[in-house]
Amino acid sequence: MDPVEISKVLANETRFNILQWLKNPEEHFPPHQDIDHFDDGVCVGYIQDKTGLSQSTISTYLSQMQNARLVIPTRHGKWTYYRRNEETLKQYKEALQYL
Amino acid sequence: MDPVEISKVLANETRFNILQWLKNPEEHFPPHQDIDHFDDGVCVGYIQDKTGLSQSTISTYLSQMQNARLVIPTRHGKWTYYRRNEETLKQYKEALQYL
DNA sequence: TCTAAATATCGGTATATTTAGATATGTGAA
DNA sequence: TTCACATATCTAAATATACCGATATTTAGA
Repeated sequence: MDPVEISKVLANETRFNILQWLKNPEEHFPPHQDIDHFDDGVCVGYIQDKTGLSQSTISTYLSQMQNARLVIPTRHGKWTYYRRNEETLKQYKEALQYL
Repeated sequence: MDPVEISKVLANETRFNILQWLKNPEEHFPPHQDIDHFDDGVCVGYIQDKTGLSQSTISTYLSQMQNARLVIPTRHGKWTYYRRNEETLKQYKEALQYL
């Protein structure tokens, strides 16, 4: 966990928002069609709709967040669901306490 | 205090380090010539020496950090001393707890 | 008031980031 | 196996950031 790398991800309003939305998906996204829970997070399309940015941009953002280990992807058929990686977030918050 | 703005400052290794060095100046910098304490922080020249970057770059970084209210400048004669703004840092850490 | 030291600002180049459209890849269903 | 849909990746343009050297500003002292 490199705090500077994590900070780069958080240094963008959209990515920052995505992380917050994923904290309480049921408050920010409609229910999925094929599954009735958010245990694996939210599909890319819903995140894209909420941001208003292009599909490729959101997919790129989610890849960056995955590289920084801030989110975890899970495939369900045609869809990829992204959820938060609470372990990394915990480490980051912990590290920043000493800043 | 805008957490995305703060994150942009922290998204650079040098700026991140400067903030940490300023937490314990006596451990990271030599004593100043004209004053015998670090109550107002550290002069620009010492910070520049420690980073190895150019004078203009460091001055610009410190301005950015000041704009984000992460540091507070104080003039002492020819020198400008920079110290941390603990209030902003506290607010940022607090906000991140809810991330 | 002239000079020199410390810092700030300006202008420029190289690199990185943001963002989109086009295209590729993976997957379920017909 | 082919089609349509969801997502990922590639390419590229616009903008932002990382730096530097040169110059401007501020200030103490001669």
